[in-house]
Amino acid sequence: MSPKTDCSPGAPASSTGERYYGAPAGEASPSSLGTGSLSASPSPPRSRLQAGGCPAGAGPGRFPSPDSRQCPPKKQKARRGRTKAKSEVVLSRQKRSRRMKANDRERNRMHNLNSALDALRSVLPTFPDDAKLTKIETLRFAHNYIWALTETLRMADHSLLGVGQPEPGREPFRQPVELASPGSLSPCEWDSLYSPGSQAGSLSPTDSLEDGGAYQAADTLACLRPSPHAFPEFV
DNA sequence: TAGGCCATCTGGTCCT
DNA sequence: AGGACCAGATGGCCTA
Repeated sequence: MSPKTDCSPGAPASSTGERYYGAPAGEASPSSLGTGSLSASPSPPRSRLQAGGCPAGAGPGRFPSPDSRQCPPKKQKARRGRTKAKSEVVLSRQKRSRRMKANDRERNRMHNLNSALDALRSVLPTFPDDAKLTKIETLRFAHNYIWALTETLRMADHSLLGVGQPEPGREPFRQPVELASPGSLSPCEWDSLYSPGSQAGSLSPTDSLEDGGAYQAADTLACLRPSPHAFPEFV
């Protein structure tokens, strides 16, 4: 909607009690959604939508509204309104139609975002029986995981080239550390990598670089395991 | 039951 | 003008 096309004169109703649930999840076009999970989320307020009959956009509008399934086009009653009133109805329908389209796009956009998040989850080292990472956990974990891998590469390069010449201010490279495997876990500093709570204050792994030395990366990789509290048991 | 997480709707803003 | 992006609001579900 254009910022200028403010519907504020009539808006208060919609902004308070009359939220419009014109395109509830379950009614979104299945083809675009691809998942049936959405239909599982009930949206009770939907009933409000029908309070005054079908939404304006559900009629014979330009777009095949999902609501049209619930709301077959009504018979055209003889319009007795003025021409102006008719144009208001048309405008209202157009507005609602645009809103529904925008809702659909927004839904798809969020689905794409979630798909990307799932893809990210799939490449992060977790255990099959792990609880699914939340969005924020996934992002933080990925951030720290990338940092840890980067540090490992850096140290590996350093060990090949520097041969015992630690950078000023850096601890000498100790030993290569394999990416944590399901058996090599120690419940050490995973929290600092993974736990959202522990990340609340500092999201930057480089903080630990500055004051902790590079070998922390090795420990970090060795600790790329879920925290005990989040993942009670590792094998 | 409170709190966390999530999906969705919605209006505003920016961009093409 | 229309689409993308964003943030706020709302309500449902789940768990401690």
